[in-house]
Amino acid sequence: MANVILQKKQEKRKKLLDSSYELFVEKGISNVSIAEICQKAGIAKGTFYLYYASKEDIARALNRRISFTLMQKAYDEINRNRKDSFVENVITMADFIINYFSTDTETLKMMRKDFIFPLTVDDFDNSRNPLMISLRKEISDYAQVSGFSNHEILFRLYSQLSMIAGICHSVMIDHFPDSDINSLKPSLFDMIRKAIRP
Amino acid sequence: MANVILQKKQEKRKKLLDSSYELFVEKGISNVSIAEICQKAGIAKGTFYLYYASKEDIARALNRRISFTLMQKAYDEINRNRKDSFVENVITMADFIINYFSTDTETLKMMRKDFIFPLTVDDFDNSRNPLMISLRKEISDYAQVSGFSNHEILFRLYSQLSMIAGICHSVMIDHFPDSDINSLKPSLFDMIRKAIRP
Amino acid sequence: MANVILQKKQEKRKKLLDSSYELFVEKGISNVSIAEICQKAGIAKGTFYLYYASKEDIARALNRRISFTLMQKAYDEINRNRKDSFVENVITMADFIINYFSTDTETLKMMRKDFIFPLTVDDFDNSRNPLMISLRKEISDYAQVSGFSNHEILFRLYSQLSMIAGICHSVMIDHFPDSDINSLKPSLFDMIRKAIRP
Amino acid sequence: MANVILQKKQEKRKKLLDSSYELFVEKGISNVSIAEICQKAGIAKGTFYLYYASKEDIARALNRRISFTLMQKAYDEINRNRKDSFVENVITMADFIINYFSTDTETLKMMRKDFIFPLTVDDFDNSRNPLMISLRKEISDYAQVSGFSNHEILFRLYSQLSMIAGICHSVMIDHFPDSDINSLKPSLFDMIRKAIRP
DNA sequence: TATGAATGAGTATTCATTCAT
DNA sequence: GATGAATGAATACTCATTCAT
Repeated sequence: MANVILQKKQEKRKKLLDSSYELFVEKGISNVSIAEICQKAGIAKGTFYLYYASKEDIARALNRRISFTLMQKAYDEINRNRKDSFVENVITMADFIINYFSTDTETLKMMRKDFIFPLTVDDFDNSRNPLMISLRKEISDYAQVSGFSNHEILFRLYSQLSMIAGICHSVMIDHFPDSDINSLKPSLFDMIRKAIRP
Repeated sequence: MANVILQKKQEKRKKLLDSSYELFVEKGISNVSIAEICQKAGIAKGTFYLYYASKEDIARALNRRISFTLMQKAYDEINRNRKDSFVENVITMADFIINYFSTDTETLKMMRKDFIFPLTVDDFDNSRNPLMISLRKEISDYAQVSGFSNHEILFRLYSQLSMIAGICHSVMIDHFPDSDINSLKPSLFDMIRKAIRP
Repeated sequence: MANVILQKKQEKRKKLLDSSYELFVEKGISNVSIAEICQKAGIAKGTFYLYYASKEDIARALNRRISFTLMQKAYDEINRNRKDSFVENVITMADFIINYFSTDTETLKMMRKDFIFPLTVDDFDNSRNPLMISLRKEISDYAQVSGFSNHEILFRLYSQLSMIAGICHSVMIDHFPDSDINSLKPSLFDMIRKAIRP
Repeated sequence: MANVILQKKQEKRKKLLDSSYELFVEKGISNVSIAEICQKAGIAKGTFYLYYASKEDIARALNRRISFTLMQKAYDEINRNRKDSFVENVITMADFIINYFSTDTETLKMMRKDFIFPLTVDDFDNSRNPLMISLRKEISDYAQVSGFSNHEILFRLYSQLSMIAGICHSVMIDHFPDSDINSLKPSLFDMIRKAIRP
């Protein structure tokens, strides 16, 4: 049955991603070879190329997966702790992301400042993925309230996420301009609020 | 005379940086070999290692030089066009940086999102470099007006620069969430103004 | 079929050993590059590393092979010329080894003084290799006659082989304390006889 | 004054030998560069070549120094503990050497099996070095008693020293055919006594 | 004598990729 | 689809040696 085969392929894909994640975090992307990834995944070297075209390819896929998963978790946090205000929900998200990176600096180091939005704009507009659907809904609702266009909200949100990723990296890896992200949160959240508030 | 030797060393360092800059931009960092850099610089391969420890090392040094030079130019632009308000001067700087990256996407691509502050905080506080002295002065003056601490101003400024670099990269390289930076400037400047204004 | 593959691997291993032997003897180990070994063996450079980890590694393997082969030949000589006395058979062996090195000083030079026993003691005790089985038998038989323990005989035998290798090197390469090994044989054999005789 | 200059040169020579000794023992000869030796010795790289022609050259000089020093110390031990019998004095020497290598396996490893006689035969016969003079005297005296020629005694002595160095290396480094040199001493001394005794 | 910046030939080693099984 | 032995191009890096000062 085709389904079984597809499932097996998905498993291999996952195994490869899991293995490369561990190795990339442990040794840095450039110090990991495809051979190592395969060995850790328990998959033959030739087989790798049936799933990914190169190390860069799998690194990109991994980056997407991490970014998506993190956004998913941050959104779950919003739902556990929902406020009336869109802006405050964004702060919840920001706080969650910062806390996550605080406890997993290795992942942050690996991703550099490339916390990415896992979809293009067109894909985002049409995605059937539950998280994306929810995000679209949140944005639309806030458009009503704020007077911003959907596109503008997405841009402002993305800008602030970019800033957060950049600052987390600077602070936690390079210790500039401070080495304690917590003491910076008030300023950071102030800037985010002002950026998104109408 | 020791001075002559030191001067020669500086020249070699510069030649290596210039050569690697051209090559990195042209072919991408990972596709450039140290041999190529040396050849272009007219320097023996072994000599490279008297100045830099590895390709990563020179890439970092290059990044610092580019970031510094760009900040220098942006500050020159402020001086050519000085406004009374600190905030508006920051906007001038932001605009300059965005315009620069618009016309030199290749450099942007090479730097990824790593527009960095070329000094640590301590070094910044004590630097005798004219640009750094000027920046400290601007920040101090604005501290008086705004009620922000010097440190807070530096952080807010750096956060916005981070955001700009991140957004320039997203927009100009990945075309997300838009591919026209100019149409995004109003929102961007709005966010920056709000972030830095008291 | 797995057997065919294993056989092919054995052949490659042999080709690499043969090539490195010729080159090491001709030019000295440190003047031979792995590239040369591969070229001579008709094998790709990367393939070398599937068989040996480094030049030192293959040099060690070669040393073992030479030591083993020489012991094998010396034992054949014993069988062609067998005496009743274990001690005299050892002399036959010693004489053969000295004569061999006389005619192949280059190999001696390459091995330095490292004529080695190609197995650990445990491996020797359990080896299914015909030569090792025969040696064990000879030693056991002599243990009966001499009152020495097996282990003591092995040690005395190995000590004398060490001495022979050391002296051959000194005499034939460094010409100390004489340059004519033949004139030294009587003393040498006298020492060996006394060392092994009960 | 010429003497002062000569003395300074001797000091540099000594510093270079000392430094290379430490480095060779610590990292293995092949992993040490001339640059390192110079740095450790506090001497400029170009200066090295005023004293030694190459790494091999200094390694050889070092080997000679170590062998000589060890023989000197072993002879001192004989004098502290002199027996009537030449043979027993040789045993004292052997014991001293073995004990020395037991406590300094690193030096043994570095020297491989190359415990060498620091002079050629002709040099030995004419040397004005106090140790060499003493050794000649001991040998001459034993020639009277034993009926061996001087040359034969030298050869037998050297053979046994070779054997000791070889066995020390095998046992202490390769743990073959045993890993405890002390338990082997009785056999070893028995062989040495028989080899040198008339 | 002594220095140490510069050299560039030389070499080990890695690794993505292929392809016969 | 899956394998993993074989490939060989590509490259970083070392290091003995020189020579102008």
